[in-house]
Amino acid sequence: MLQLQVIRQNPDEVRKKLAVKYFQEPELVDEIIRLDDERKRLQLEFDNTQAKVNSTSKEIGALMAKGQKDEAEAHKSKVASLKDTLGPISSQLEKVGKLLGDTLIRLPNLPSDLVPAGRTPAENVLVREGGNKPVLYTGAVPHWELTGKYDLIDFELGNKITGSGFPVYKKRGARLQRALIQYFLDFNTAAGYDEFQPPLMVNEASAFGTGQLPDKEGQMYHATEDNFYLIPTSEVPLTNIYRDVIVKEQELPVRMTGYTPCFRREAGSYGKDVRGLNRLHQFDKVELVQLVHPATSYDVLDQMVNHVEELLKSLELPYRILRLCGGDMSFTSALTYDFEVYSAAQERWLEVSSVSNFETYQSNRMKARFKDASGKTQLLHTLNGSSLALPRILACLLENNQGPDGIRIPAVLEKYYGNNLIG
RNA sequence: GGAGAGAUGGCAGAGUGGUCGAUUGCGGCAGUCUUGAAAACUGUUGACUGUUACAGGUCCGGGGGUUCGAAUCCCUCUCUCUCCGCCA
Repeated sequence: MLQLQVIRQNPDEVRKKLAVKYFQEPELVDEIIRLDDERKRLQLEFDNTQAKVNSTSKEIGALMAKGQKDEAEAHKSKVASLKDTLGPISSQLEKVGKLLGDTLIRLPNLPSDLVPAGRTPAENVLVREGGNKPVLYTGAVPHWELTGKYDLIDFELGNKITGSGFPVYKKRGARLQRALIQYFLDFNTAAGYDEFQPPLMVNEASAFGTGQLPDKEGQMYHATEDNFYLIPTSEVPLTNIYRDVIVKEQELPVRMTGYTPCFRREAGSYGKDVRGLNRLHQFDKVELVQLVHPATSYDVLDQMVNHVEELLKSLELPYRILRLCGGDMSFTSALTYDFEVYSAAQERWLEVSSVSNFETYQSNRMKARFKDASGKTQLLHTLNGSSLALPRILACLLENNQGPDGIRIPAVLEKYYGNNLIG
């Protein structure tokens, strides 16, 4: 959530930036300031009264010790009347405080100055393109046919066991998945990220910390008996490692990577978007998370983009990098780069990674902080990105590398997969 | 799942109704000494809120209650540990 201080200091600037994201309720900014004024007024009144209660109560103790019982009794009734006024103030204070908090979390993160104007994906800005789109041989087919032809993935079997969007990876398909995961993790740890295996279910506080709750309940699977949520991305448990933590400045940057399955309900999806591996309810992803000093976060974002780009290059896939426009960005992000790879058989771009800087939006919710050189406690900046999401990478690898004799495995994967061809 | 014990500042660990936001030790930071370091000694060291600054207020796992006054008493929830049971 946004910092109250920032909103108070420059409400016009905040409204202007919210407009870049096409935020529909700019009047909330004034509402928040009004509520905060009200809160401050009540707090002051409460504090002053409470101070009197405290000092009078102390005097009672002293009077009792001296045996001045009558005066002590007089003080007692004074405290009692003060407390009568305290009750309504504190319940009002609580009400206003809660309303303020609830209103504050309805504001999305402010877009950075680098975010291009625009409302729809068509207005995202192409940063650069790399790799070569292959020319497929005449017998080429989409991945959902290749996975059957080479017995790599069984979608029907997944339907039977669970439901649509839960494929069963088989034999060489399962092995290729494992090879990709291990390659990605090795690539990340070699670049200085520490590997983690976090829980796949999180509690409410964690889901709130990274911004999945409230409002996005519908996107997560919910184990109601224990009130746990299946993670939609390992960003959630990894980032929440630092919830309510104050790190030392010299421990920065915190760099984490982890492989987990991800679970998404994807309510409302249909058509060609969900065909084959294009959109699943359970999929595998290797994630990068960083917590950094605020002064460095945009440099770090560039580093992460370069890192993911190198990974895609090594897989020899045609890719492009987009800077998302205001209207296409997520609620919590300040700046996002999307990576797409080109699926030659489907003749379309598929998103395989999203790299974002959240600035203090998540850390303010989570209270993820550091102590700076002067001993002051400050909020960290959080960033994350996929490196990479497996299904669409797999889809493109299969489609783009298919030939009459089988599917070629990229050189970097050979030592993990153990072969250079699925024939 | 059953029985018992517990939850206090970065860590360890005192504190069973009033001057306790909290003794002490370790750790951290600063200084003295030293060519430098270690040791020793001295000082300092929680978070949030609030103020120009001070003051003030809140926080001893969460929530509620008793009391003029709660870290301390009561209720409740959550979590942890020990023993038993079950189990990959």
